[in-house]
Amino acid sequence: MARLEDVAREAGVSASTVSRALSRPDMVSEATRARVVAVAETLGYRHNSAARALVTGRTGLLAFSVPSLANPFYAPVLAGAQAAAEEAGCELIVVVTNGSSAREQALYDRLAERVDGFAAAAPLAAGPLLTDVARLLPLVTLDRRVRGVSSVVIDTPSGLGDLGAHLSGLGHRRIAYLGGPEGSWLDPRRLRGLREAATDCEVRALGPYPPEFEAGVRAAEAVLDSGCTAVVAYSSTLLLGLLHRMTMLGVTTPGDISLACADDLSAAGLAMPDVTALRVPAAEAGRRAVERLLHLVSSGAEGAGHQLLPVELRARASTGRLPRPRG
Amino acid sequence: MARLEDVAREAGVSASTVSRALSRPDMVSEATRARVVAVAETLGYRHNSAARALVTGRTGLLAFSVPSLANPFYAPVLAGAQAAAEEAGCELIVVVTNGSSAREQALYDRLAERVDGFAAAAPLAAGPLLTDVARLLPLVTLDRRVRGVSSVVIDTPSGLGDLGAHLSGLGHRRIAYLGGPEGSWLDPRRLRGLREAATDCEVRALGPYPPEFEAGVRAAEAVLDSGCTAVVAYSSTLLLGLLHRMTMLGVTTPGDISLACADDLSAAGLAMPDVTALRVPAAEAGRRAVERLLHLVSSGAEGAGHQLLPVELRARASTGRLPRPRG
DNA sequence: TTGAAAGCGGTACCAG
DNA sequence: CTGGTACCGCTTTCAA
Repeated sequence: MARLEDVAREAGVSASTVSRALSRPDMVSEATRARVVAVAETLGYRHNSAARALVTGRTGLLAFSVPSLANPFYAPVLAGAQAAAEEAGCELIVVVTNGSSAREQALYDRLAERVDGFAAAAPLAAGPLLTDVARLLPLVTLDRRVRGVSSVVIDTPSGLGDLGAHLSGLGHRRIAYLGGPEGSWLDPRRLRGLREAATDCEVRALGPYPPEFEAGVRAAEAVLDSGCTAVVAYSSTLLLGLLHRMTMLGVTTPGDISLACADDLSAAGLAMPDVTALRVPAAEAGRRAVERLLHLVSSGAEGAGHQLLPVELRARASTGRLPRPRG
Repeated sequence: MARLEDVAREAGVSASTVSRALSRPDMVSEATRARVVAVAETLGYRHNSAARALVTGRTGLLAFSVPSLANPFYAPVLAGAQAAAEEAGCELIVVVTNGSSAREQALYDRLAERVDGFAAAAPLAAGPLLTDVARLLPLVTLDRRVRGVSSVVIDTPSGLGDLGAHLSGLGHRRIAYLGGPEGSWLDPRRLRGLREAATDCEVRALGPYPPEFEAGVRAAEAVLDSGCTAVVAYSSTLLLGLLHRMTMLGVTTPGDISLACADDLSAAGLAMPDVTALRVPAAEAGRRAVERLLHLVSSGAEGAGHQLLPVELRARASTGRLPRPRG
């Protein structure tokens, strides 16, 4: 592999000049810059990232942890994150925590020396621990807010408020909330958002449920037993499973029961089942998290910034006016 | 951050000895090893991966490309891959190609200097190009076999044979095959596997379809128009969408039509919809790919090894005897 | 604007 | 088994 010195020799300049021509073009004359670039091109020169990292102290690597890759919600999040990292010439090390805070901590520890910064989606670790981690290396949390740690949060709690108002307005008075995964920071906040907006409704909290199709299938019974006329599910896959089971049982939507999702359906690659849901800026959130992280890395800034991304209610065919009592 | 020399001074030995005590314990006396390790521990010493990479030429980083993260099939694949990488002290850079071969090539190029090896799941790039890439850096393909490139392939084509025999045995004579994504290497092979086993059946190839729920919903009409009595879908999400739509249309399974999946359903976090499918060793495949890659990296071996992982037919309630003609 | 030289933090060779 | 030393490839003062 061609090294800096090879380019230097070929171009008739010193290695320092080549380095400058490539990394800080404004520090060399236009003529030499052009020549160096041309030679580098011909020789197929590619900088050695280890050598650069050694001297600059920057690896150009960012870690991004997610609870699971089976949850389609994180697909667009990671796409946005990867796009932002690429634009900055960085790579993303994606790690899966499997919803284990022990594993999460092991990852912070293991990767701290290897990466320039860490982004953690829906981390489970205790708040103070995250604050500590943030003191050791740039840290940004996604969908979780912790004192002293920069964060990007998608405002689904207020979206649940919209959903609650929507259902209440349709005449529903008894709503089932299919909760998210155990330990979720967002879950109680979404529930509260729903409750505070649907004051004239009784909100039954069911769960916790993992974000899986099968969990939705299983939840159907509990929903029917609850006697609720509307359901809000934490995640898209959960809702899909519920919808499937309901359809199988001959329960129609919204005729017999109204269904809505607290999360985005497009993440699961679908717009078709005409389900009332929130439009959440998942890719944007991933991008913002990485951008914020890169800012922390390059500025060495301490101040924790908090971003709240708005969501939008998409009312569709799966929610309707309060049905007449069944049975 | 503590450096090697700090540990050396504190332990009263040379830096070389510390290096050996930590990386090749068998080259130092047990006494010094223990002392060095203790001191390293106290000082919180962590090796600098950039410095090590610079001198060894190894980064300890592996790249793993997948077409999409929205397809749940890749979740267990990446989990297996990550586990194998971790055991070897490596990190995984996960990159998404979005099914674009141009992007794929850009990634090979961009990451070649940064990683020790590259694993590509279901790559779209032309065979010869992959052969070329494999000459530049260790490369392993997953679910694609190319001359001169090590590979791990899950033997779904023969699984489709089992599925074909199963359906044929149940009396079906007209089977619809819902094909996979455009350009898929596996797709025509799965189709052929199905055709060759179900010789007494007419197999209608429909598609291509992306591996998405919504595509399955859309496909329902084409399936019903085809007059087939059984369907084999390329992916789990596709099948789920199809099942959903069928149920909505009042088409029962297996009463009216038999449904089966050419892929694993458990990847999508579900066992419940009692669907005939293949049990595919996805996590195992990811693990094998990385293990093979690590082997190539450390041995510098040239020989391309090809692994074929067997699948298992799981016949369940969604397939049944040929129904009486409808209508 | 450019070149020379000093490291960044490890590893590995060579003596002892 | 251990210490000294060169060096991996690049960035960055410091002088010219």
